[in-house]
Amino acid sequence: MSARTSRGRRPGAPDTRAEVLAAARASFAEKGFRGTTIRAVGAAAGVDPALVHHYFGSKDDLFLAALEMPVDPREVLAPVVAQGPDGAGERLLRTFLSVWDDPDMQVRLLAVVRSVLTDDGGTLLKEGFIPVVVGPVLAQLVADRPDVRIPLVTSQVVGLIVMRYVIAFPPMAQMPAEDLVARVGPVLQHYLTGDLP
Amino acid sequence: MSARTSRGRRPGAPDTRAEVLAAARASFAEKGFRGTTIRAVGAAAGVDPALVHHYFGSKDDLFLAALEMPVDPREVLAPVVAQGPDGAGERLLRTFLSVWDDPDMQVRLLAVVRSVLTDDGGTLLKEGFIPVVVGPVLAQLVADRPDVRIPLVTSQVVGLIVMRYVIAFPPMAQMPAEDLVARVGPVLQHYLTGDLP
DNA sequence: GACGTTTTTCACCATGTGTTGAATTGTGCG
DNA sequence: CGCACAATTCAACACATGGTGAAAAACGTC
Repeated sequence: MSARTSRGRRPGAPDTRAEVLAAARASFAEKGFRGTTIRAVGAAAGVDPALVHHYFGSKDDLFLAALEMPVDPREVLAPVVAQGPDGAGERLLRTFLSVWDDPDMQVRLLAVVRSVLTDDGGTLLKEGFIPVVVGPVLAQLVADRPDVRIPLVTSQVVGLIVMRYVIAFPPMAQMPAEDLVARVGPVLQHYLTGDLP
Repeated sequence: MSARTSRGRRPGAPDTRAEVLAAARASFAEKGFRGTTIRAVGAAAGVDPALVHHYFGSKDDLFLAALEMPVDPREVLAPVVAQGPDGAGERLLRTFLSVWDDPDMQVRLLAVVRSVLTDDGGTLLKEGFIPVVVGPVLAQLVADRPDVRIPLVTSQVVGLIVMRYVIAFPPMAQMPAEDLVARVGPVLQHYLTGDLP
C-alpha cells in the first residue's frame, strides 16, 4: 500500500473506527490479550496507535469492545434442552458447531478462549463460566451423577474447540460439521445418558 | 524471608542454580513463555535477574533447560502399541495419565502446553508434534481411516489435558485416574476401532 | 467564507523487558 | 597466605509497551 503521512483528518468518510475494531478482534483471536499490542493493532489498521486510544480508551476497554455481542449460551441452548435428553448429544454438538463455525462469532470466541487459556483467566472459567453457565444447562440433560457426566461432556467439547479452532489442526478443522456431529454426537450422548462405571 | 543484600558469593554451598531452575519451571507452567519474566524468576528464587542469565543464557535457553528430560512419547507408548488394538483405549489412557499425574513431569508438560497454546506455537503442534510424533504411534492402533480416527482420539485426549491440568477444573482434576480410564477409555477405543460414520 | 467539531498524527513520558559488563565476595587449591 | 575461579549483585543500555496532550487537516453548519 501507500505510505500515509499527512497529519490531520483523511478525505472521504472512511469508517476507520470499524477497521481498528476488526484489526483488534483479529489480533486478540490470534495472539490473546497479552500477545496483542496497541501498536500492532494500529499498524494492522493503517493508523497511528494513538487513534486506537482515542476511539476506545484503554487496552482493557478495547478488549471489551472487541468482545461485544457475545453469545448467551443459555439462550442458544434452550431449544436443545427443550427437546429432552433423546438425541441431545447430536443436537448439542450441532448448535454448538453452528455458532463456532460462524466467522464473526469465531473471532470473538477465539479471543476470549485464547486469553482465558493464556492469561490465567483459568479461574474465570473454572469458577465462573463452567459451573454457572454451562453446568445448569447440561444439568437438565443429564441422566444422573452430574458431577461425573458434566466434566466428561465438557472435556470432549473443549478438546474439539482446541483442535478445531485454537490450533486449527487441519484434519479436524476441515471436517464437515455434520460428520463431526455424526461421529462425536453419540459419544456426548453416551456421556450424558449412557452407562458409566 | 530476610532481605539479602551483600554483594558477592554467598556462604555455604547452596544449590542456587537448581532453585532458579525450579522457579523457572513453576513460572513457565503457570504463566507460559511470554507471561514469564526473567526478573520474576529471579525474584522467586531470591536472586538477582542477572544470575539467571549467568547460569542459563538467554530466556530461550532457560526455557529449554526447564523442559529438560521431556518424555519421548514413542518410547512411553511402545508397550501400549505392542499389545495390539484390543483394549488399547484403556491402556493408552492409563499410561498417559500416569505420566501427566507425576508432579515432576506435570510442570514440564504444562509449561510446554501453556506456551504452545499461548504463544502461537500452534504451528509447532499442528505441523510438528501431532503429525510427526503422535500420528505414527496412533496409526499403529487404528483400524482404518487414520485421518478421521486420529483427530478424534486427539481431541478427546486434549480436552482431558485442558480440563484436568491446564484449567484444573475440580471435578475433573480430582477424579481418580482409574475412574477416568474406565469412563473415557471405552470412548477412545471406539474412536480407534469402533464403527464410525 | 468563518468557525466549531471530529478525525488523525506527532512528540513524548513512565514503565517493564531482555541483556551485558564490571565490580564484589566467598571457596578451594598450591 | 596468596591466587585463580566461581558465585553473586549493581548499574546501565536499548528497546517495546501503554498512555497522554497538543497540533494539523478535513468536515459540517451557519
